[in-house]
Amino acid sequence: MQHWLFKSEPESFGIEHLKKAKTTVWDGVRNYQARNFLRTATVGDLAFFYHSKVQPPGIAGLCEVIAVNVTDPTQFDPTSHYFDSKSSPDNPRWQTVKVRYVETFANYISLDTLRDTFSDDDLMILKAGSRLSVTPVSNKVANRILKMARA
DNA sequence: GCCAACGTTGGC
DNA sequence: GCCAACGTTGGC
Repeated sequence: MQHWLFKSEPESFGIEHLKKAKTTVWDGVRNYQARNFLRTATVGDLAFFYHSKVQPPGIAGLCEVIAVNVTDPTQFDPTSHYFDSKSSPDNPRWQTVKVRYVETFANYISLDTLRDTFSDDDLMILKAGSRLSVTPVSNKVANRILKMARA
């Protein structure tokens, strides 16, 4: 089992949306490095749900991977913002995972708090200019985050 | 809304 | 395979 950090803009899809929907296909990832991380995810992995483009940005909750190697359906939908004309059903470019809602944290963990607690070696998103929407989180760091979130 | 840091595209 | 131009991300 391994931990991840998934970014999303709550204006389009936040932890509250996931809570209501219960499960979702994590669609719209169109970055190869992020996709390659998603390809290595396994069922039972836990992902921190990070809210970006809000004030303050930070980790809002937790979800669990319940299916892997899911073909992102939006790549074939011409009406979707995530449509990819160069991808074909024979040879899909974009795989992702399906997740289920686990919890909304009692303590929202802001980016400032993450910076105070961890180094940029601990957490990839703390690296200057990091834009990856899917990043791995070590078990050690994940356990500390969980403690802070539930304290 | 700005803009730095990235990633991608496509002409050559 | 280089790299300029362009697009996007996301904190501020």
